[in-house]
Amino acid sequence: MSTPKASRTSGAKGDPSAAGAGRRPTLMDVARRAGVSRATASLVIRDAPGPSSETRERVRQAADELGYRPDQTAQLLRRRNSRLIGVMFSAQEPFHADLIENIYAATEEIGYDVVLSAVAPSRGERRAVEALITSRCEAVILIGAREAYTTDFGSRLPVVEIGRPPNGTVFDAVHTADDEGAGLAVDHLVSLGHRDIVHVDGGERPGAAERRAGYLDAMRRHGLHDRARVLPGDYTELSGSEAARTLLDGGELPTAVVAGTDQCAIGLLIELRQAGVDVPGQISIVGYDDIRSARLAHIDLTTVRQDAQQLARLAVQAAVERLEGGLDGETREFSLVPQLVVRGSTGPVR
Amino acid sequence: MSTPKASRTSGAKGDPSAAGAGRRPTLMDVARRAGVSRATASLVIRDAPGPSSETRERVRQAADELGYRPDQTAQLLRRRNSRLIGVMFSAQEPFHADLIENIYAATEEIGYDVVLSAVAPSRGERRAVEALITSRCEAVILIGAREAYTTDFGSRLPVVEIGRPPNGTVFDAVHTADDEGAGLAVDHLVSLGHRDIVHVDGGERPGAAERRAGYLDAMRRHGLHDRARVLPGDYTELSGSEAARTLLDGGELPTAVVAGTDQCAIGLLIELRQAGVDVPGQISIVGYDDIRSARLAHIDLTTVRQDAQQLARLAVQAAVERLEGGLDGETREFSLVPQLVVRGSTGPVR
DNA sequence: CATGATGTTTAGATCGATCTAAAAGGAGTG
DNA sequence: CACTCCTTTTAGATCGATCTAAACATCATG
Repeated sequence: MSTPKASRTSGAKGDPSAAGAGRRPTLMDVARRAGVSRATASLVIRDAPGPSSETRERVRQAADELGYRPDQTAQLLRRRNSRLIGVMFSAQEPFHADLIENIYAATEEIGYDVVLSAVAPSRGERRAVEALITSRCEAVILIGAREAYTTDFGSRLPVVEIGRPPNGTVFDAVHTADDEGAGLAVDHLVSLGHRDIVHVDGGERPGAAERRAGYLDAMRRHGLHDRARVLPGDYTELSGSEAARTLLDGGELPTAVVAGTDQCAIGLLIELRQAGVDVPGQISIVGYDDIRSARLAHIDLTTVRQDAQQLARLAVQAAVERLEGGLDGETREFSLVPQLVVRGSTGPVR
Repeated sequence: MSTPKASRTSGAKGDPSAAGAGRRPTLMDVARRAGVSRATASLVIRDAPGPSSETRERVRQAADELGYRPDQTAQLLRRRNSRLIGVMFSAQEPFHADLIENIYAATEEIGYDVVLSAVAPSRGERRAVEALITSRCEAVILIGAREAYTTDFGSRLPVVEIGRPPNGTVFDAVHTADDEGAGLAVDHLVSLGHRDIVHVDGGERPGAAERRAGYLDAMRRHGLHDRARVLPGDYTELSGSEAARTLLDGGELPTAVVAGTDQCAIGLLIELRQAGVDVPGQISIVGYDDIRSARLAHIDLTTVRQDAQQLARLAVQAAVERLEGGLDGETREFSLVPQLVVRGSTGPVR
């Protein structure tokens, strides 16, 4: 039933060193304490030129003593630019987490701040994006967007999408050349002697169409067109394990699988091993993304690496350039070259 | 090398329907267009009593025509309360994602908004919390905090921790009775006939000490004190697979393992299966948390469920009550009762 | 007709910062 | 000493909303 049992523990008093009536200290308080004007205090706080080093010292000390923190809301309201970049992402996606970490790093370098807005079952993309707009973001980065966005807000502020090529939208796009990536996976497998290579795709997910096309192209290129086979999926671990069962039930196993994502590959891997299939002895598996857990020793997945750092950096850079150069430029597309990372889940065909 | 190849695509023009000089419309613009004062327009926009229905209509129409959206920053600055709740979390933790989804749902019901701030390798807890404070959150929820926080900001705004019992802090805490949870896991295994039960712990992580103590207590309770064995870990999948190798190298395997988290359990599971060990045939494994992927068919992990929805709901509720009731109350602790979920990773001892 | 009650509207202060333009202080120069 | 020049400091406007308190209009009541 999980009913909460509340128990009371040590009472807390806690009184800020400053005798102030619990009110959060403002710049005015700092200025008063340092014996200067609000304007001077402001200059010191944001390291602007003007104040003498002696004054600087006094103001800094006053700020420290009061535990002063600038009120971002007030700053935002007054400043010409908010220096905020909004990021929409999915809470459950490990690759999004990798990207977010790198976005934090990239924005920090250039003095921008990040506002996160998660997409969840109960919170659609539109909701998530609305929240970003109302919080004064100057630009928005959409990670793994699935819905189609039109100019209704794109014309007002720069939007950069990570993860899918521009599909009729008017925004900048940063993504990996997924067709090429899937091709790399197939090439690798063919070079190991594989000919029965199946692809588990991502349906409508961002980048899935390109990966599928890349797979089919590569199969054709190697004269294996008639052996190409695409199983439906949706990038998740669950869809990987389902694909595995489809394969197991289907009589003869292929000798290799190119999965739509690492998660899907992991689902495949675990399900197959559990059924007693030797990976990579009987079947080789290639993932896509190179998420953190793909690198773990017990998974040790051969995969197509998307460079999260570059993707993040370029997305941030594109957004900022657009902010500084105005919105009039043409939409741009950055397509990164994927890289094959060979680990232990692939091997020569028997 | 992953060098970006930029290619230009269709240019974008985009002009807001309103002919305004690109400036975002303000309440003043709406008021002017409707022929009323700013104050009246404000009342209409936020559905406050006062304006006649005729005026309401006129203002609403003007707002629509201009595409007016209230500026949250300005609202925040002026309003007495921001109705913002800050949430610190770790990007890479799946259970945190579950909590966040539920926090969104819980805050929405009561008209609060959420500000997220992620902890990452390059972004420590302090940084993450700083960001929340400066963005005017009225209260802060810390998910899985590891550092110790003192009164320096706790006395200024309500803080609720999810995931660990109050350890000398003065904040409210919402968590699962982890000692009891670990006990449930041991009880379950003992009832299946197991006696050699190992625990892979979480070191200093939130809740780890309690889970360890609960394990040891339960072992004692069952007269298995001398068989108790704790392997070091850190809640991650990696630490699970390392523990597995320690066990494999150590000669005779125990018949069951209680892992510190589901991720750790999954690491154990995969590593052991890969080494040809039958789970649950030769060894049973119990996880902790009941994250999404624990439920997947190919993992099918027996685990101790933490009720993410309840945790989230109580944390939000505690924060809001504190906001409304002032800060003078005693600190509270909500301890939820954990629940054992039996799935396929445990079975009778051979 | 004054008075009060009620309903609607508004001017002006305010939130906490930044920005602009001007004032104040001091040093150097003829 | 008057003048400019440079550095340092500051008053006051401003961002875009909300809030307070008062003004205004309308109508019923004694």
